[in-house]
Amino acid sequence: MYVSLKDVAARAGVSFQTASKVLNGHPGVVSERTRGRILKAAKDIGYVPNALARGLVRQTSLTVGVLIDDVTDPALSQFILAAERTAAAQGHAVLIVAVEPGMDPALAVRKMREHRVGGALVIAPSLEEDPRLGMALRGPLPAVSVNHVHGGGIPLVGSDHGATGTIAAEHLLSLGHRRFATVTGPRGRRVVRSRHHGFRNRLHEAGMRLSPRLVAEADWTLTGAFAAANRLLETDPAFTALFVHNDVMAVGVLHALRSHGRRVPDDCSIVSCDDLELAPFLAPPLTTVHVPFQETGEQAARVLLHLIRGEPVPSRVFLPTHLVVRDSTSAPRETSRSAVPAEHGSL
Amino acid sequence: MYVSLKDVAARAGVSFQTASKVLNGHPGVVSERTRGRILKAAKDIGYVPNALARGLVRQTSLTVGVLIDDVTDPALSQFILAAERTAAAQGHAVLIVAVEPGMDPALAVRKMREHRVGGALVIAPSLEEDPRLGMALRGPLPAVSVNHVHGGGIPLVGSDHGATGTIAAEHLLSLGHRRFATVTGPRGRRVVRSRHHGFRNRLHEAGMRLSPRLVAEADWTLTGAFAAANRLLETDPAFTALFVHNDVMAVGVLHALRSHGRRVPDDCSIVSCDDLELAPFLAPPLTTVHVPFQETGEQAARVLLHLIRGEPVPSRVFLPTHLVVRDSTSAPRETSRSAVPAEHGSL
DNA sequence: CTGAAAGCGCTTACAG
DNA sequence: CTGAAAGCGCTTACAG
Repeated sequence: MYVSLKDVAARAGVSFQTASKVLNGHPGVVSERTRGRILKAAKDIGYVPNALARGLVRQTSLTVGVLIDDVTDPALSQFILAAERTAAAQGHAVLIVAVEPGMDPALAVRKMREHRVGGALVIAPSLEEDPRLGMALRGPLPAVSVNHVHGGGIPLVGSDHGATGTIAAEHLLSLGHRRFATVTGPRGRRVVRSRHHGFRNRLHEAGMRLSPRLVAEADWTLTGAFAAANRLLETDPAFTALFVHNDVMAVGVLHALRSHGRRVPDDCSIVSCDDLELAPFLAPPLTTVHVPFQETGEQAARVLLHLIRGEPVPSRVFLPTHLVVRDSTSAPRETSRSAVPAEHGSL
Repeated sequence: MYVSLKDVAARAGVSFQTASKVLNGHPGVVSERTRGRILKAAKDIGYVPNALARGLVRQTSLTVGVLIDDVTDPALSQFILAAERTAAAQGHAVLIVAVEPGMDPALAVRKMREHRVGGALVIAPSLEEDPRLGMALRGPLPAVSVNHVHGGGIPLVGSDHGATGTIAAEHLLSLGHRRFATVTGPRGRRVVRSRHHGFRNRLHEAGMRLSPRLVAEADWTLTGAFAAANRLLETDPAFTALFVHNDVMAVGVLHALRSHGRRVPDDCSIVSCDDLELAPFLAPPLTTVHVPFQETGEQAARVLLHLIRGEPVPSRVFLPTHLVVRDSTSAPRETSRSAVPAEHGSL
């Protein structure tokens, strides 16, 4: 099925070692004439170098591994896109291994090591607190992650989630809101805690309180967010502003509010995080904090490639997020006629 | 960084060939005692077999390639998920190579061949009509595709797009609609032509016409669909039923209708295709034809694995689609009080 | 400018 | 039950 270097060498009338050199582009090893002969022979018989053999002798496979959580997550898939692009641009292939819920991540790492990937890019927020991942990674395999990895030691390329929460709070505050609620991701996650702290702290600074009863935990899913929003609505529907931890959940939350006859933003404003492609097309178009997934994926891949080459890399890089104002937020109805204008003007 | 078979053999006091055999689970090659020693030695020194070396001698890398178009597409990412799962369950790693717009797909195929993947799963609807893909694939590499590949010869695992269009038409007809419009994907695509023909033909059978002026072509994107729907609305807003070629575009179309003050389904019904996770959470929850992406991906991977083993495989398998009725369709307002009830009853 | 040797880490017959 | 040989397809010094 595949022809070898020996075949092209035979056809060109040189030794296979010489053929290897010219095919690898080593300059000045042969005369232009033989060079041409070799190249032509390779092309004629359809020579495709064997990366396995090359990797074996070079002790590296020109491959990076991507260890991923959930390929279908719209945010995570953007990381993959950017990472593949970046790796490919530097001649690396990407080996993708998904870690299913409940599966030991050490198995995934082992699989990558068997294939002698040069390094691993970790895109697995759900494994943040799993000590097995960090243990499997540290030492044996150069790795960089776009989320926290338990136990440390793995360079992180991500965004400042605390700031994201602060930005959301800031926006809502500036509109004059005073009664807040939030639908968060799973409490165990760093992202969630950071976003939540950023949000809550900013409210506190402004002298506002976020009642614990108005903090509803969800699990990143549409269904979970829908249920969480319903709980909020039944607990205490007086809130006028809602911070949701990502756009997908915001879709579920929007649906819940609609079901309860609450209009957005008239009855309730919503800010979320991510800024997925569909955010501007929702009803209403969503105000959200933009998270630069593709840039992050690209940076992470670059850092990994540096690490693989043994170059020094930063232990963490944070890319900035920023607010994108659309139609899901406005001044609260009651306050917009009294307290707010002044407060607004004083900012 | 990695220890070799020789290292574990030395530690266990056997030859490395013997170690190889027991580590590969060959039964009855050694006594239980030495077997235990070898296994323990391997574990103690952290032996990780070298898949490169193994692949070199076995002439196959236990790897399948996934050639993909757009990783971030919510439909395509489901194919990846299922394919990875299926391949992994059979011990195969997945090498993913994205083909960027404008890039020669032959390069992607070549890259897979260099890495000696056992076969390729093609998930690249945008390359349907590109003759270079089929040419690069045919012959050298076992492959199966979830979309048509120009020139034939590649087993196809997909769904019946014609039937999908028919199902949509059938549903709209049964509700009593008589004025139809459609927002399609790019006309060049097979899926698009099949869905369109299925839709239009069913309408014709029912004695209805689909005016060419009410066929708006879009490009699968939110923005494109939004623009297409706007064109329709400006051309001839009298239609009461709209068939949209996928859910993502339906989000854009919904947004356009909303902008024009047309309510769904009161003023206009919408059916689309795919049944993505968010379909039930849109405003209104979307009636759509369910396409079994994950099952398709799984089947496709299975067929590929068979092909790799040299077993016989079907040249095409089609998985059925089915309608999921939600709130974006209803009887048209005018007709619901006159012609329709009778017609409805007669179906 | 070209060739021959050694070796990467394995597996698979083949001997004993 | 265990070992030694041959070879997979390359690259990288080293000679000439």
